[in-house]
Amino acid sequence: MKRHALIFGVVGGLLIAVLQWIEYRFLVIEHSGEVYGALIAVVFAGFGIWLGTRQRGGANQEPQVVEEERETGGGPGFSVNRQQQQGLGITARELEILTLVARGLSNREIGVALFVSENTVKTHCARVFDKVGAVRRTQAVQRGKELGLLP
Amino acid sequence: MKRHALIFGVVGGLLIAVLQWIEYRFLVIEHSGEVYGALIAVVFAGFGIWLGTRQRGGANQEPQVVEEERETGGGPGFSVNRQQQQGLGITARELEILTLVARGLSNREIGVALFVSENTVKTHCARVFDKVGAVRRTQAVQRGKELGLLP
DNA sequence: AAAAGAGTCATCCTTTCGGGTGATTTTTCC
DNA sequence: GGAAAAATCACCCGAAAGGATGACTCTTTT
Repeated sequence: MKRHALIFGVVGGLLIAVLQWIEYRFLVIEHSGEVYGALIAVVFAGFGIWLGTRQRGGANQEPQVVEEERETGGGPGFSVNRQQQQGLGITARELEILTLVARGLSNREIGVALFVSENTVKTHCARVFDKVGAVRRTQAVQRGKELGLLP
Repeated sequence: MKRHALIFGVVGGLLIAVLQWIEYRFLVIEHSGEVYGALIAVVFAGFGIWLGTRQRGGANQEPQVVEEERETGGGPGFSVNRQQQQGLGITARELEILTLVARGLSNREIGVALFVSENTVKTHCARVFDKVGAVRRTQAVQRGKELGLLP
């Protein structure tokens, strides 16, 4: 995490330099308000990056595509069996793909939903299929349920 | 690393320029600094989030919306929703095939298990897929669970 | 600096699936 | 007995899925 601080500092310094350069070139006359706004912008941009980067995704684009599916009742909450997941070496991205496979989406649809190519989806599928010991996607879904990876 | 800073700086500078151009065009009359700063903050927070998620190649959100469903192995406590089945005109044989599809068997394996040809399995599949409104077997499984036809 | 892990994307090739169509044989029910 | 429903099987064709492999980028770790 020291690396994050370092990068943050470097980026921030460069940004401030750029901003000051811009200010000296064009804005120094009569516009102290913009400098203030720019500083706010920098702070919030950093905050946004921190938000977007931490934990591999707090806010992003695809939830509406995924969440738009109908919700089957309001049963008890499901939580992934993290022991199983880590024991099998299944990454978060692979589990994400497996979840969409279980919802009946095709590889192409998953790619559209997650903004990646169909080939990437196929790669993730192949890996997670191998990890759960399946040779078909329906089998992978069944195995995922048995292993507590899917609701 | 440094390329990021460079891109960030350039893009940020361009954005600031655009914002200021917009201000020159439309906002110069009402110089309410707080609103202006807040707008910049929101825009740049979104920009930062976009940047953050770009590098990470998306994110994984664990969908917490799940269906109520526990016994995954067809354990005790599940009974087929006969109303749904009859309402959709699904025959017993078709439901049988659908059950094996949900277990992850291929058409060939199902044929072997039920002592019929693969072509017959495909015919049953096509019919039941049409009846539950699915175009893929994984989708049919999901629909079957939603409709109370599968555990 | 090097290595490892994760994610992304691509190509080639084979198998499986799914749609459409047509047909024959049971089974069920009036 | 005959109609209707269900089950069975076959063929063709296009699309989807899956396996194998290689490569590139970014991040974290060593």
